Amino acid sequence: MSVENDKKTKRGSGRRTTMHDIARLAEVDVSTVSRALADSPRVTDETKSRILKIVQDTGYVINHGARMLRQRYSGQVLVMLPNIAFTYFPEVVLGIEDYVQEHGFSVVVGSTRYDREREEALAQQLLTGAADGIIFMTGTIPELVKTFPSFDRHIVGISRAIPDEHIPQVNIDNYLAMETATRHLLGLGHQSIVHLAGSQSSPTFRARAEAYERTMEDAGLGEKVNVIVSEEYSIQAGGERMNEMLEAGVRPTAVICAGDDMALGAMHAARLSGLEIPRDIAFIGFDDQPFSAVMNPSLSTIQIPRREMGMAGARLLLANMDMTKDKPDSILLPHKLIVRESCGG
Amino acid sequence: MSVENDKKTKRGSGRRTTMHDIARLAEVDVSTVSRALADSPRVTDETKSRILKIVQDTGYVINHGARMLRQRYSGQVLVMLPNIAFTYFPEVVLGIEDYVQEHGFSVVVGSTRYDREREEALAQQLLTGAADGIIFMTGTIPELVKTFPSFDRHIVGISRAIPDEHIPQVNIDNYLAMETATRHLLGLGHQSIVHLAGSQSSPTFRARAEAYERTMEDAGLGEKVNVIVSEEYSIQAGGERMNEMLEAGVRPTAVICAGDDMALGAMHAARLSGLEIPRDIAFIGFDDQPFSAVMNPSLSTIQIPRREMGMAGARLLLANMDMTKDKPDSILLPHKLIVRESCGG
DNA sequence: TTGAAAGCGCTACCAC
DNA sequence: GTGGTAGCGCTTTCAA
Repeated sequence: MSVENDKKTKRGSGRRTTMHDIARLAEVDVSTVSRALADSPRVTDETKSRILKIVQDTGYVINHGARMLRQRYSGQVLVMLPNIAFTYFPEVVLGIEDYVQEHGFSVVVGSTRYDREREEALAQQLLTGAADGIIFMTGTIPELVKTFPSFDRHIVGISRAIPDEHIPQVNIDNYLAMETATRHLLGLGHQSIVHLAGSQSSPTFRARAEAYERTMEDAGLGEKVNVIVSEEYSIQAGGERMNEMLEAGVRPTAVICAGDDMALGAMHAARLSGLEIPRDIAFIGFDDQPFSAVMNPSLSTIQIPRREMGMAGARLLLANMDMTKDKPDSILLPHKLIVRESCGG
Repeated sequence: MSVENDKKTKRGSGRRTTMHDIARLAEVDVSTVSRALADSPRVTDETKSRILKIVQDTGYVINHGARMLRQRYSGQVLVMLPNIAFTYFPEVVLGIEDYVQEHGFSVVVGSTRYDREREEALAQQLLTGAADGIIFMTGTIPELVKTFPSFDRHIVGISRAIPDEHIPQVNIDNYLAMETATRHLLGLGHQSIVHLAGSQSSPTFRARAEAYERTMEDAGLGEKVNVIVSEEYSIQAGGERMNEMLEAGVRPTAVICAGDDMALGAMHAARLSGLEIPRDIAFIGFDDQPFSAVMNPSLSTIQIPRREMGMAGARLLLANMDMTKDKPDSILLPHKLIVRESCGG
């Protein structure tokens, strides 16, 4: 079934009440109705309330398409993320919603699933005027958006660094965070520490991996460095990488994971292999997911202020879209190491 | 800062390429461009390709607002859910996306957070024409949408039953599912079974609670029935209810939870109280969240086909919006009891 | 096969 | 303070 055909099927819904209808009922001109609805001072309170009453009674709501066409903005902010089912993202979205709704915008969420076509299709929303700005949590921006006039004033990045100095971004200091985590294990006496890393094409995961490597080297443990990369990021992938490692005979005393989901899977795999956590092997995760505090054993991790990141990103976007002001600066939010049972510390 | 002021700040972005520009460059009329873009047979292939080439070169994209105004549809489907951070929902959204994107629609997600105002504000999207249809996962529909002409052809429900026979819905048989879970525990010899339930204002949670009660009664264990209701649904709330129960001296041999998140929190609390799972106390959850299979001990649960529910719901909505066809029937999807370590069975 | 022209519903400018 | 009106960018009927 083609898209075209699809759209042509009758979506009958009768004629809606228009501003003209209101005008007729109120015995005024449409322009007056328009002004009244915009709460313009150039309409008497008397007329205003008369019009408002009719609006109430008829259940009239303004036509979004017409307003959009006329005013040239949509009031929508698009949030682009790799996969809405990753526990990390929804919490950020909540923060974004909180902020933009305060300011009269609504949020559209789109999952790209790392698919170029989907990315481009979603990015179109900006070009078509269906969205006024885009918040990227994908770490990349499609070439297409660069054709948009002064595109850098309509987009921001959150969580995953976009390799472009001109785009305002919100992030934590992933390097510092991983350094802290590694140092913590080092301080506990661990020497044989493996890093279960995420895809190295992601600046975020790369920064974490680099921090691990350098911190190990600085501690004189350069030869012990062992980064196991998982292209896929999931609970399952964490388990699989762990199993492969164990089968290869590698027996670290501690594992730092690229994220809590990976850690969850890896810990499960370790247990199935008869290892006891943290006695035989310690774990540290990243993100502080809701389950991390209550799993068995509970997971030490780096807490990331997801909600705040969302709010900050939204604030940045709206500020960025305001061409009367300077382009806002990027923001680095604080993280925190949460020590729990999984690393015995 | 008021919304009005907010919107008025300069969002300068220069003039965009319009269809007129394309027409001028191709030396044809706009109507021809319009036809060419719609791939109408009433344009020569020669003209068509000439126009298409210019479209490519200029990076022209059609103006969404104008098309919307003219064709009276937005191509957007709104998904309304209580909270996007509940692990249950995003997976359903993925299924919805899969289906509607095939058919030329895009998805807008809105979290209501059980706030009436937010519900109404989002529902407006339908009335203003910003969305063509709404998928409700909230279990209720705001009064406002009922003012929309033949509103029942523009909405469907997923997961949480909407108390209206006229709205097509997708769900699992919650009653049957809970009966199965309870019977399983009964079959394992448990008699002292507590149900850690969700808010009884939700038909879903009510159906589950009722099934538990009846199944217990049918087994001659009517006096053992013990439903502990948690108004809030979360990992934390599960832990709190469990603690309260334990402190009250109630010591069941098994607990059936309203969902896996509740179970996760409850199991954590049980462990902290020195109980061993499943030896001292067995658990069964509901939903089969990603973490359920790998937690320690792994959680027995009712598997719900979330992705499929999303797809089915989307299919239902598009079918429902097609006024040339009959209103589609509601759908009941199969669930499955997954037995893992937590109930020792 | 193509062009001309009439609006879709709204806002903003210009009169009065 | 209110009315008239042009036109946002597009689709679609009607003519040529």
